[in-house]
Amino acid sequence: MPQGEVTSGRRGKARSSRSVPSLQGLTEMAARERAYHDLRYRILTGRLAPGTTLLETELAALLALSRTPVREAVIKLEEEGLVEVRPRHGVTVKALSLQDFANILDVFSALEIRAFELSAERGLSPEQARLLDRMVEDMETATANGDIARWSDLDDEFHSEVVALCGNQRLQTALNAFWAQQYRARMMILPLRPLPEDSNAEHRAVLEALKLGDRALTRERHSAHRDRADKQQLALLRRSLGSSGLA
Amino acid sequence: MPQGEVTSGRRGKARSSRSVPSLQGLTEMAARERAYHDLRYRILTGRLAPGTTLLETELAALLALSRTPVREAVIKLEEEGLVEVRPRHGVTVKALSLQDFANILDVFSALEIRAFELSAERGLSPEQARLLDRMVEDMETATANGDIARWSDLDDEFHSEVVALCGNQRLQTALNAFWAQQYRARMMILPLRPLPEDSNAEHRAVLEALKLGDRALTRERHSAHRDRADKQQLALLRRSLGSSGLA
DNA sequence: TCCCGCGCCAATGTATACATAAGCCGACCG
DNA sequence: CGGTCGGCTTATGTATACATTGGCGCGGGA
Repeated sequence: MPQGEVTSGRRGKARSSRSVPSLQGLTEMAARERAYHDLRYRILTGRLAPGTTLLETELAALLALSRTPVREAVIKLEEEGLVEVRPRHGVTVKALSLQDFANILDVFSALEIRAFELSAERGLSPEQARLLDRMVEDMETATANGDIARWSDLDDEFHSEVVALCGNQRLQTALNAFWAQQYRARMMILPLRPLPEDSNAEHRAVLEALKLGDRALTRERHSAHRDRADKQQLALLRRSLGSSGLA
Repeated sequence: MPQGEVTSGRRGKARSSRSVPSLQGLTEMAARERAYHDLRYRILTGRLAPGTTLLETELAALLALSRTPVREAVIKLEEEGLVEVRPRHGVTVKALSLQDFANILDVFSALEIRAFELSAERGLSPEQARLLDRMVEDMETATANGDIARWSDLDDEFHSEVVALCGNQRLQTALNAFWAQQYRARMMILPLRPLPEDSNAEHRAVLEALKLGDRALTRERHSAHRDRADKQQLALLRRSLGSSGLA
């Protein structure tokens, strides 16, 4: 659970709340934070492959820290479900089975749908509506250009932006934790994805419902979107690996 | 996030997964676990009132431990949203505003509804159906006897039992975390609750849908149940305290 | 050759020591 | 008299030291 960037500004903008990329200020960070972000980054990007097992000592050496902050970081990662700690055997990067991934998507979708509902209920300001409109357009452009990676980023941003409007900080926090877990698998199947024509249409429909402030309609449409998208992702994953753990 | 009791048996029975009461084996437990459970217990039961602030040193003294395991426990409690750590000011038991409570219920309900859906999809075995039937009957008996406390316990068990059938461990874990948070407020308003005639009828309806294995129907009915129950709880809370933090 | 049991080693869990830096109070200056 | 600057105190964050316990391998016996 990554807490808010620096100090106050909880509710505020916090544009790109989902944080994998780049680890900008990796240095000059508190040791525990550094360990947490660094390890999380390595896991999400696959630099620490699932199944990898390291001793606390090794992790500490790897990060040039003592065991104390590393342990604390590991506790957080364990709560997030990214690693498993087996008392005499070190910490292992969890491998996600297809079943695990399905479970994660289930939780993630349930939460995200609720977040969308709440956002609909609160209503969009004109600027928010415009911003989201632009995002949908950008996604369509990316699709037209066949730029799936860019589309995927925008998709993330779109969902994340709507979630940010829901006004429930706890919901956002929970979503972030589960988002991290699905991210790994998402990246795996990226190149396999077909052009997301369906998603684009669904996004438009959902955004329409959001603009109307119609909670029930938003739920219905976003629910449909997630169901289809989740099923598609699972199918791709199943294809891309037998059904074993994934790298 | 309390991990599974001892070792394996993840999927298994795990009857009363929700654990506040009694702290049976408080002694002879690992220090970190002890600290975690002990503090959690004190917070949930109100022995550590919201707003209470203690230094790490004081907590350590309180539990007769060194700071290390206490810190680790505190990290977990912070992730769970039960305490707040302000670097030079100690750890504070979070006070729940009405808004916080509403947020918690929102997340909790979203997750629980999904869990019920999944359970419906998987279907109930005859024994499971019978067990749940008996629980509903017991609740009705408790209502008839005006024993609200017992009813509340059974209600918890009923929900928890259905959730346990959903087959998604991550979902269960997330639910447990949020369950802890709503528990505090639940206990506060217990004496104010009217006899839960509505809930009993709704339970029957939901159970009926579960037995049919009808996912959509289950979602609809349980969703209705949660909406009404949540609104009622919020109303009671609002009545019972202005709108400030709660003890 | 296979199985059982003992003993060593090392990884973790806990305690403690130490450095850092933030808050607070007092004093001094305007 | 009020405000601000500076130093002290102390809570935290990190490192390290220490004890425990469980795993694993080796040896002996069947």
